[in-house]
Amino acid sequence: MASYLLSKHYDPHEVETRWRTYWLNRQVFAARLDHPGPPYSMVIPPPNVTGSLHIGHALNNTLQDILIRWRRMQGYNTLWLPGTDHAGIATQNVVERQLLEEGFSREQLGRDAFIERVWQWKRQSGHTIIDQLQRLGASCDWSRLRFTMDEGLSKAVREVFVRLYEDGLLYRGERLINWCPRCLTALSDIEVEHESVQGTLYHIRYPFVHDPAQSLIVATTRPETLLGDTAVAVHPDDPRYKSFIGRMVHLPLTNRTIPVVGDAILVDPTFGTGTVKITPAHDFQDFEAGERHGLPRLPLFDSLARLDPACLVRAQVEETVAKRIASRPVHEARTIIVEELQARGWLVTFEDHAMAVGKCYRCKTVVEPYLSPQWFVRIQPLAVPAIEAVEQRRIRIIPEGWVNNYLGWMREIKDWCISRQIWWGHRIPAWYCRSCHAELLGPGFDDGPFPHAIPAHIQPLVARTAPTVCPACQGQEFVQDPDVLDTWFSSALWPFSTLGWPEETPELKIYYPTSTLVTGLDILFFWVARMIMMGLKFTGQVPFREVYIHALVRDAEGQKMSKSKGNVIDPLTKMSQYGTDALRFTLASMASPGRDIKLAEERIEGYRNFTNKIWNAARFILMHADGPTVDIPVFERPFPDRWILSRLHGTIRSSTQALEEYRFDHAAHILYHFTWHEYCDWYLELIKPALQHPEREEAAISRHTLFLSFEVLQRLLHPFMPFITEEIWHALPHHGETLVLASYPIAPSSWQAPAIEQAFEILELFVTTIRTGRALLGYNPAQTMTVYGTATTDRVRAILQDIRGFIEHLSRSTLILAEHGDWPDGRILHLVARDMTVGLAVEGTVDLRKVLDRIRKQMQAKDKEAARLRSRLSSPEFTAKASPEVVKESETRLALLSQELALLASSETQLAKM
RNA sequence: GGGCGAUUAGCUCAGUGGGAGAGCGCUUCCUUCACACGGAAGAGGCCACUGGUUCGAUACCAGUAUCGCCCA
Repeated sequence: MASYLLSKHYDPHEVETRWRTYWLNRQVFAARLDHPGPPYSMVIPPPNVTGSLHIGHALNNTLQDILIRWRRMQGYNTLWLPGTDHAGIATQNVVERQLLEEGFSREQLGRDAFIERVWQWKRQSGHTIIDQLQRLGASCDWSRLRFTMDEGLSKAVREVFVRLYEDGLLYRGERLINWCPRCLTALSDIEVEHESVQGTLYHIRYPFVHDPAQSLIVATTRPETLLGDTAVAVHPDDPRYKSFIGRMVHLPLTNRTIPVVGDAILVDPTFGTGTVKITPAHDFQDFEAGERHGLPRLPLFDSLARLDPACLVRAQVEETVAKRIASRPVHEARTIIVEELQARGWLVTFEDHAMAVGKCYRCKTVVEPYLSPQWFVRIQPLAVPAIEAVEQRRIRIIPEGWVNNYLGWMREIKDWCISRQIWWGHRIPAWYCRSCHAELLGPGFDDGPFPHAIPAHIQPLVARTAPTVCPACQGQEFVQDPDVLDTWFSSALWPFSTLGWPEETPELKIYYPTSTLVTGLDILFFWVARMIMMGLKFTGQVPFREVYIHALVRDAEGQKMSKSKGNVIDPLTKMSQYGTDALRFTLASMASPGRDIKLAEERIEGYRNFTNKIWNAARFILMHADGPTVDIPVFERPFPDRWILSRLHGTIRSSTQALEEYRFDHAAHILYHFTWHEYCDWYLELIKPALQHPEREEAAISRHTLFLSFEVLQRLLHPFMPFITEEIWHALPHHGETLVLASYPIAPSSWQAPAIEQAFEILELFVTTIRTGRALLGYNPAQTMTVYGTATTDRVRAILQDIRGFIEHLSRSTLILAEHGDWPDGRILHLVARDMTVGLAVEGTVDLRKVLDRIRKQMQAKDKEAARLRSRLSSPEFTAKASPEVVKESETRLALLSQELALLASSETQLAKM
């Protein structure tokens, strides 16, 4: 026990390491299938295997840990399943960069060797974030750690892919997709981030074939794609242009002519010139317009978003132009095209124009709409049940504000492009027969330039394992689809694939559907929505019953944290500086729903001070640990004990209630306030006199309450601050091996004592008034002084009499309770608190102006309020229409105010005489 | 352009149809035997603006302004 008395300051490092090791070695977080309690389960949002803990992870996992520790202590059969995500593009990028430093490309290494390199990397570095989560105190069942590319999970991926295909929910086709020319892969719509930039709107003349003197002026922000135009569109009702529909125009800088079409969807007659070009191979809206009008698609770019010479030939671009732009990147080609247009007089004018560009969410490269064969999930049939599940509240989204966001997106969801032209990931379980397509997939295919795109028309064989015989031609040689699946495809299965699906495991039976999913808003569509769709489709059940969506953590100025801005708050650094518990408590206390967290370092420091306060309360208690304890019924205990137990009762109830409502912020504030401002500021002070005399029975009783209440408090605080509470708990009388498995406090109703709480309020007010008087008179706080006191009611007078000893102790005074008339004559300062009056002897030279100022200010404020109440009460409308309770309350308050005012007035007169 | 949210003390944020709150910061006093990472006492706010509903609005409704987020 002596070690607890050593340090005035809590030192988190040693404590955290010791308990983390203890918990992990004894596997106290492990789920037990035979646990008798009702199940409560969560799956972790798997962080990227390449990742390291950032403040968002810290928040996310702190909140999950609070929930699971709380439920575990409540006796639930808990499982919090951890794991990581293979993060296809991100991980491939990391390893590729390493390779480049060694001087080779992944193509040089070859696919299999490259994948082996990634696995090697994963074995070496993939545990970083897991270690960091453990440092945070995350109480996951680490024996069940999963990785999206584990064999079991990969099997689930193949199973889902095949079943979706068999159900007609997968298709492969040549479509326009978002292409990242740096990652060299397709992206799904939501992997593109839109950014507003200042662009230019060019007005370009397209002369008519039938009369080159006449022309249409087309407005576009992307003049370089003009070479791929296959039509020009006007609004069919636009009187300026509708007569031209069906005519042909000459396409500038090419030897092609293209038709004018009428399209009410594509064309907004009020925008630009009311005439737009249609480039089906380079714009999503144009692609659809092309479908509507049966237009050909003329792609211009290669996979690196450079002008492809072969395409330029196909598009019949004039040779001089083609030469200048061949193999140039898009932005260079744009300048050249504008020059050429200008030189030939086709450019009419140009103007500034705000436009949006799409960027790759991984590498921020500008993405290009790109025509290529890809796999898609036909999403509508999956979205409908996922919409219903939320509408019918089978899945609750908290805060509810996000429900509409979810529903809105789901109702307009588009088919999901799931193929990626990278190597690291789940290879698509589709094969193509070499002998059926000998000319395309012959031996030369494998050595062709990357990416090896298999033409869209070739029929795939989709199967759980590689086929052996082609059903069409009996051929036995196959090419596996070179693409891998979007990482989110496997993440979408996470809640059930991690529990063993497609096997019918006991884990799946017990822990699925999971109880709560805790995640950030940024992956609502990426992940949450897709889990709901896949969960419903493949298990017939929702994957989780509640989704708690937490905020984004920003810096103190409200800026998004980013490495380039240099405003990143590193949780690991903060944990070292202030302690893990302090960081956790900070994050929890700031987690107000639907609101971003602006995190300032001072807040963490403030909660570090809180951990220190708890630490010192423990030191104090342990200093008084020696001596017997006596357990007597609560209602027989001394006033401070009854009061703190009653307050503890309220605190248990309100903080538990807050957790049930996911109000982590409320729960944290309730516990903070109780611990610091009730337990430490008042309770510990109140019992000090009793503890000064350890031999008395009073001390033994209070010692019992002291240990009891502080032990309960550790259990209450444990989900928020697991380390310090475990440490202190072990030093207190307790039952059990670890606080992790102790029971969460339930408030016994016998602790409730409303009358005692009212008496305490009187005590607090009375003591505070004396202290205020001391400060006003400038008395030394250490000096004991004589104080007079009385109240206007018998009830309060009786209470003051009962708690007199406590008042004297807390105010360092000798209290004489007597009627005003019995107070000594002369220099007595009267201070008023509600219906009580405190009298302090004025000694020595005291500046009474300060005191008078204060009293007059008080009178002014109370006068103002009394006037307000009087005018309210004199209004017949108020007394007639307001509820009787409100009227009564106003009357009572006015009466009290009048009383106070009278006391203040007499105090003022009396003071003025001095 | 569409949708959502915010606007309350110097800062960060709770909050409620009827007496304006917390934490941090600030001021003054205090190193008394748990804690100066502390204690005590204070100062500080037309609850963004304009209307409406109501006996009564910081709160409910509408509009305006500013800021932020998501989607197009």
